[in-house]
Amino acid sequence: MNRKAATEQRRCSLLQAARAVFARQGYANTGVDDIAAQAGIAKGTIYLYFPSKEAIYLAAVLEDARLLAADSRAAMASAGAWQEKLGAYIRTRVNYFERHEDFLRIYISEFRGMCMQGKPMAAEFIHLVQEGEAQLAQLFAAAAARGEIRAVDPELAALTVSDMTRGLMERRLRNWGRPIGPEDTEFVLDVLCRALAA
Amino acid sequence: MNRKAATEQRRCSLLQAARAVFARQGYANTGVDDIAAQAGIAKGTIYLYFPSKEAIYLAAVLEDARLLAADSRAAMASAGAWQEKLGAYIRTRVNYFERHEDFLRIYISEFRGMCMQGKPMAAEFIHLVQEGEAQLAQLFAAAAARGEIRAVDPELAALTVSDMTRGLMERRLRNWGRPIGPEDTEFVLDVLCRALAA
DNA sequence: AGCCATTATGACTGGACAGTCAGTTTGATC
DNA sequence: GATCAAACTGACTGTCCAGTCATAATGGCT
Repeated sequence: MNRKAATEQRRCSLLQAARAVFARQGYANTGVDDIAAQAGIAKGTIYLYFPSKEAIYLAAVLEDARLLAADSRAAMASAGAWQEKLGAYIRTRVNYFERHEDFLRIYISEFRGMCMQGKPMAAEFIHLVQEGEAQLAQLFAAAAARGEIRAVDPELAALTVSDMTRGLMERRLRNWGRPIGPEDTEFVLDVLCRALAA
Repeated sequence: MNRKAATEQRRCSLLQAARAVFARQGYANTGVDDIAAQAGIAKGTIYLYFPSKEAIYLAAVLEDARLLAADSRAAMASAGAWQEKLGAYIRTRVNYFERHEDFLRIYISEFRGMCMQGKPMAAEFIHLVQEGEAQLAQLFAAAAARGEIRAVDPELAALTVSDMTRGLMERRLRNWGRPIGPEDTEFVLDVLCRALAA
């Protein structure tokens, strides 16, 4: 009885389609009909899987946000020195977004902003972001305690890393001016290592 | 004959009202009626001053974006050493946004994202952003040429500064966790100075 | 006071779109 | 191949809202 599995599969490809359309057109300019068309099904069918347009959006973003958080966490855990852990964090994120451009578009250009509007929308999403920042803060606190980096406020350092990483992502979307490449990532890492060195 | 001036004044307060509403509710959730109510006039009147909702939005953002760019430019011009110029850039921007919270909300949580969607919308806006980044790049190029900072790609450094500054703004909006204060700004400056030092 | 131009009003229209539901198809099971 | 539930369909409904326009108020001028 792979009924459950088949249903789950359909749900997934529906989310994939939704991501593609939301990334291309944005939330407000996307009709549920558009998602249906992209997924090759009728509008009514969508409502068998999700109760509302907003729920689709949230599910589409959250699925990737969870995977991204898991990836980062794993990469950091399997790295050694603080520089390597930091590098793992940033490179993993850059890499994840390279492999999931639709998610990148939604995440950077709309979703974060929507979370900042009053909307409760995404308690889990906020939690995932904070979790990532907390891991970084812990990394810095530990390294500082061991004297491997100078004494900085670990939270401030974590927020700064988070900002710089997000900046890397944004550059990838606005392709105003120069194309971006691995040297962008390495520059950020270099800046951080120099600024934090004991 | 202060006819022109009076009209301009009305246009301005209309934009002010629009900013307040857009900041509170976002573009999509704001009706032209809402703007009219906030401004204390009827909907039809709005169309005497602007041809469309989108035009209001654009004008509201652009007005502030121009002032911000002018402020930054002036502050950098009147500072001396590269550290001071950099500090002037960042502090001026933080300060401007502190004094124009509605603009901050719109800018950070929606407008940038909308520019990244395909929309032509805001050629001038993009130009203003690039201009700010170009000034930073020029600052770093000059300082590097004088041997005051180490040799870095000036554009990469400028983009990084831009990202970190924007990060400072974002933190002000998402008041998840700690409140933010001047120490956030000073930390960013400290990181940059250490990372760029010759 | 009477006149006209400028400015303002808000009921109205047309289109878009989220969500519904009565009916159709599918495919598993006997 | 008959039966039935689960999956699917798309025309339809009600709501919302940007933009219009016929009408009204304002205020400067003679």
